[in-house]
Amino acid sequence: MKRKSITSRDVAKLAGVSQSAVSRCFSPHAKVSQRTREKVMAAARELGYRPNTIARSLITRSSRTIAVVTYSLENPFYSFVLERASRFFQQQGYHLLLFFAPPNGGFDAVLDEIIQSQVEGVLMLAITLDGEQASVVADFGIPVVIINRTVNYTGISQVGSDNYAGGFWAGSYLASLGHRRIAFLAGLPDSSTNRQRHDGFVEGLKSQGLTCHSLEVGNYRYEDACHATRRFFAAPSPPDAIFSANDLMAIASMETLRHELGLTVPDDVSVIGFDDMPMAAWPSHSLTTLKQPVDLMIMKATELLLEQINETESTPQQLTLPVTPMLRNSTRRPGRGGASGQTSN
Amino acid sequence: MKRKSITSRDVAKLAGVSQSAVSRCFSPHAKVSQRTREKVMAAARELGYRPNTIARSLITRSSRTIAVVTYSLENPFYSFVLERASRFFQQQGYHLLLFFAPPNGGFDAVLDEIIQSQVEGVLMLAITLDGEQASVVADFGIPVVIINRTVNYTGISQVGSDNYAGGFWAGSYLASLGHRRIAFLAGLPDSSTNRQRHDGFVEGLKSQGLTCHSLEVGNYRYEDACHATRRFFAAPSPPDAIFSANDLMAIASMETLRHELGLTVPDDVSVIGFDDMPMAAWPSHSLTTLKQPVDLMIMKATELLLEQINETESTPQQLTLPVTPMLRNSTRRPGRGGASGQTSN
DNA sequence: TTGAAAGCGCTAACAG
DNA sequence: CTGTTAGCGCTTTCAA
Repeated sequence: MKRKSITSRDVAKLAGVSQSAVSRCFSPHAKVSQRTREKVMAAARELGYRPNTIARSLITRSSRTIAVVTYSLENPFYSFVLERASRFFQQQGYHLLLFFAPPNGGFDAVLDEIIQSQVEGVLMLAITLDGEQASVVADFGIPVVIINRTVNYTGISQVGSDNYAGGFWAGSYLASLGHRRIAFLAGLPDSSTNRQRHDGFVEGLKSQGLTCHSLEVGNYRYEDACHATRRFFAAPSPPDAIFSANDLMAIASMETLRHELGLTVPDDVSVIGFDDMPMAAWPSHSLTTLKQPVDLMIMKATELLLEQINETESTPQQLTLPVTPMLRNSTRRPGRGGASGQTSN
Repeated sequence: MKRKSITSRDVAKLAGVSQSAVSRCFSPHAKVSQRTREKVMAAARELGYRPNTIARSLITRSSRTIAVVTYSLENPFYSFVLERASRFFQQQGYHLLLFFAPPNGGFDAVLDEIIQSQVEGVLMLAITLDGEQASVVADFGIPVVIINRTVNYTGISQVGSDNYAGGFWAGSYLASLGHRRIAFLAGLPDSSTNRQRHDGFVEGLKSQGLTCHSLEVGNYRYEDACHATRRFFAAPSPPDAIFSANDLMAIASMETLRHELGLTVPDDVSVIGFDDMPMAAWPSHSLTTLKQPVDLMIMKATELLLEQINETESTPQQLTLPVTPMLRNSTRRPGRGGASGQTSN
């Protein structure tokens, strides 16, 4: 099934013009006479000619390709971001190379592939990289924008939301509701998002004279969060409120609480998530959460990347966008105060 | 931010060898002496040299790239398939070019981009194309595999599941449960999956002496399915069971039924979905559905594509894989029979 | 084993 | 406006 590869030369021969005339006909800013263009187009159609993008890229030194790297699509928040950002770039005439970060290490190899593939920019979704990895790409002169993760390296643009403030709100709000045994359901322990949300949370609790009651790790994943929840409630003193580092885990937690542990949300346990993915608003879940301004994040990230690609010496930026508490029904109504009833499993 | 582009020639100069020697050092099956290899590698490291994939592709005429085309990632079923298939190809050393089908037409342009981008194969997720579109790609000699959609063209490999049988089961099973007003919540009306599931469903009902009570279109989308559900129950004689053409719509329907229309599932209305995406098993939904053998589908599709890429004259295949009913709690228990209680909105 | 030379298919000066 | 000419960075014969 090897295609015979019709080249511009073949078309030129058939049309009775030079090869460069053919090339011009397929370039946007061409200056070709009507007559030649017609002859060329006719010949091209007859032969089924398509310009070879690879050859074009080689000479123009522009691949019009952007790499998108992502950690996983299990979380619908990220498939949403991926789709939106991809459609945007596609509309701008870019191709998208998709890379998944390998589950256990080997990310350096992916970084290498990206560099070799001559992409003009890299969009990273929730990718944690260390300073060295970051500098490898940046030193190569490829613009990089990271969405929803922070790296300690100013050479790379970063778009995120105010995880600390969100965590702070969650902690203080749960305390203000009268909860006293407030737990943290952690995401990937090494991720900046997890750290920042956790730190804010702890400070928020502290502002109300509380400390973090307990912590379990859910790695931002559904199944892991179910297990973490079971662990919380197998303990002698289970929490009466949970702040989860993302929505997916928060929902996992509620599912486990309600349908496996026989507890009621929010009467027995209040739950707060983070992201506000579409599903969080579904009535079954009705999850109180911190809304990340996803549209704005995508807009800023794509804008930033395009800017760095097009403008020489545009400086990388670190953006922290505000989050918004979305009060729904996974948390108690305010004003009732007091201690919560306890139900053991 | 233009990278200065270190070429193999630069490395050669520094290492004091010929340019082709450098090339050989970066080719898998090279025959290079230990001494030259060391010199070259040292020079390469010093300069930060990376072979240019584009130039390599041009000369080897193999891009080691596969295009993945998808309609939307709103449905987690497809983000799951995308992730799994992508990881597989990535592991096999392929790059993935991601394309989204534009919402309203303009798919021909995307097809054109794909052809021009010199990919070695195309994986289409739930993409509906007509015979002409199909033949354009196939005539170009690019292997194509379509997952979860059927096109009337044998030149293209197609991997799907037995939509008709699934529909048939849903129709006859709901009837056997005693339901008499059984409706169809349709996906994209023009899609083969929707047609096949619908046809099977109608036959399944017929086998029990019933006809389709009513039909609304949800376009495989959450919001549309919510509206469709409202329309079902605004009618003078609402259904007492719904077969939804996919899980996402089935869940949308249940959300609307339970939390907006005040109805109970399965007591007032039974609901059956299609796909068995992970979320369908979450206890809140506990959706009875038809499981598509997603792992097998991915395996077969990737296998088929690789085979067609590597083996000249491997013939395209059309695979129909079996679906499995997953009985959960969105349908009544069997054996109760009888008419259902009716609740108006 | 290594280097020289010939392109892959295309764009981009440069003359005409 | 058109054709000629020179490469883009690499792989791959072919001699040495």
